[in-house]
Amino acid sequence: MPQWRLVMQTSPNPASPVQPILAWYDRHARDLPWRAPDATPWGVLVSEIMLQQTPVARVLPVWREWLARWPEPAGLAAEPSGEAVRAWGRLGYPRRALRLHQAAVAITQRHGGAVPADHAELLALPGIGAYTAAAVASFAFGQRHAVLDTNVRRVLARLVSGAEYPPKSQTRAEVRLAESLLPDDPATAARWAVAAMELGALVCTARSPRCADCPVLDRCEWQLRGRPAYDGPPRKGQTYAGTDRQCRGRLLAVLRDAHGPVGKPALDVVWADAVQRERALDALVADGLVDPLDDGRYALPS
DNA sequence: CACTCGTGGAC
DNA sequence: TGTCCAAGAGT
Repeated sequence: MPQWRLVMQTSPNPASPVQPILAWYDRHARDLPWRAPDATPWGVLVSEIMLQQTPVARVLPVWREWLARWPEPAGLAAEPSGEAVRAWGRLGYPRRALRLHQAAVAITQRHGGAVPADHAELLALPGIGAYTAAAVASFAFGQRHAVLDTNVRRVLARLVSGAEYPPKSQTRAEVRLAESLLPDDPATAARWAVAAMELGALVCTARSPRCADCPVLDRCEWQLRGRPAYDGPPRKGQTYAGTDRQCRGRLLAVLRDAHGPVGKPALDVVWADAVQRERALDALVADGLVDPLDDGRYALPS
């Protein structure tokens, strides 16, 4: 029998980091609107999509605008997808806006306008992967799921594995570890999920972790080993200047800031390299983020 | 699996 | 100042 089963049967387990981290969360959790008692599953879903690879501070104002304008999925679904792209503003990765619009359409058509509570049905929605499906099921519906994001992966890497950073890509061992720590009671499991994420976001950060404020410092394996530096393969540093991504961003910003369709010259002026510019524009069209009109102009999609 | 896909703040 | 990185998903 695997050792973790024995651990699970002991309740409460003194060595488990769950209780100290739950207690820490009770005192230090940020007061975020998608965690409020009146937050809807739709509000939670929108927040999770927006928060993908994007800091909380930048999401907050856009999330408020979206929820005020589209308090329910049906409202967004009734709009042209270009309105979602425009309202996305400068959050980055605008394909998320497109997929969120597609998800709203699917929720309206397939689920009667209500965000599904079922994990598999969430996973089937556009733009929702393993993490987001588990997060929505857990945070919005109080279910018991292993919610494994970049914060939790880092917390577990340090606390349990004794490494400064988790592996580059998620491993099965990480999933098993996360599942082994999950409290049995669904409501407690859901609170644990958000608490572990919050600890990673506020204390067990990637750079300059605030170990003095950590509720489980005394049992942190990374700490016990003397905080050895990361020794794995070099982690890819993302370059940006001069890339297609930067070019796409410039082109789409022109369309976002315009009130209607724009002519080709308005796009040409924002990027000097014509070959790269055309490639990026074609890609935006292929992605459905830009609509080429019959008259030669360009617009956000309808 | 490795790669693409935005943006801006912190150090 | 350049580097790092922030609640990932899709291909």
